[in-house]
Amino acid sequence: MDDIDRMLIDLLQEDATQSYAVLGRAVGLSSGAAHERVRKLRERGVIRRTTIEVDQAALGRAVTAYVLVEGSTWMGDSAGRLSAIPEIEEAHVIAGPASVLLKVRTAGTRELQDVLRRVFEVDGVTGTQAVVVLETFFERTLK
Amino acid sequence: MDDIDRMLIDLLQEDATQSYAVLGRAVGLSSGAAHERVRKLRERGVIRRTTIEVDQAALGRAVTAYVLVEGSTWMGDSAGRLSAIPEIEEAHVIAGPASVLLKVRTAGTRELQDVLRRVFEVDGVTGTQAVVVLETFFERTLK
DNA sequence: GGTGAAATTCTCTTCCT
DNA sequence: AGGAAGAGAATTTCACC
Repeated sequence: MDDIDRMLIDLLQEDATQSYAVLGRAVGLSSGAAHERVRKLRERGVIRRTTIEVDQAALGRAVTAYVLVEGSTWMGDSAGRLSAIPEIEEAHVIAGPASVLLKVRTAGTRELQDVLRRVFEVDGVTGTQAVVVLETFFERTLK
Repeated sequence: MDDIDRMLIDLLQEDATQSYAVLGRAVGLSSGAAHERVRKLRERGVIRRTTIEVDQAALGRAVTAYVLVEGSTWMGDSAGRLSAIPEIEEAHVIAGPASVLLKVRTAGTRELQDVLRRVFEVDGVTGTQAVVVLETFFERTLK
């Protein structure tokens, strides 16, 4: 992991459709060497996958909300139950007033309510607190 | 936006390195037709960009935290000030006890403290409450 | 590790249906 | 809108440094 690897990662986060020739030129390497670097970054898991960023609103998911979930027991085994709810984009165990923090995307507030109901059915959940997003300033990739 | 467009989006979210020939086969179209569909999805902004998913821990960002920011005034103009802090990955205006919710990634808790200090220097900020992530169950793309 | 070039495969335009 | 085909460009491999 040297500076060239970091530059390649930055460039690919910006635009992963660039050719290896262009990437190589940007970091001062040949096409083949840039390709080999990126291949190794993938192999080592630093680059997890190549994907597309989608406009969620355009796909009918207009509401974003964060849900603080309180549990009566250690919820370390709830990952499977939570991942079965397709509207949950992220789930984290947190240090703080609640046990788990979820990021949820739904079509509307009616559907959000339905997700909360399903979260409540997960073992150990004693309460939820939803925080609805009014406006997103930015969601970006870190440099 | 029909079912084929949705299938193409799902396939590309899984793996955006697939050739148009493979994508076309998966949805029952020719390579050229699949290409044209994806081109239009990009043009219309449904597909924002093609990017890579990076293992943040491998890049030295071991700590993830959510920060609830309370403000004394309407913080609708704070986007620029917040985006100048590179450790902030997301910033949302929320309905609820605080005004703004941030997602932050830092190397350690020391650096997190430093980010909180810089957030405090943004006009109108009267308080912050950090929620540190202990374990991430999942961060995924929605189907 | 990196280079340069060859071989293969894919992209993307054009024309036709 | 989709299909077929060809020109041009990219990926990927390999011998050599």
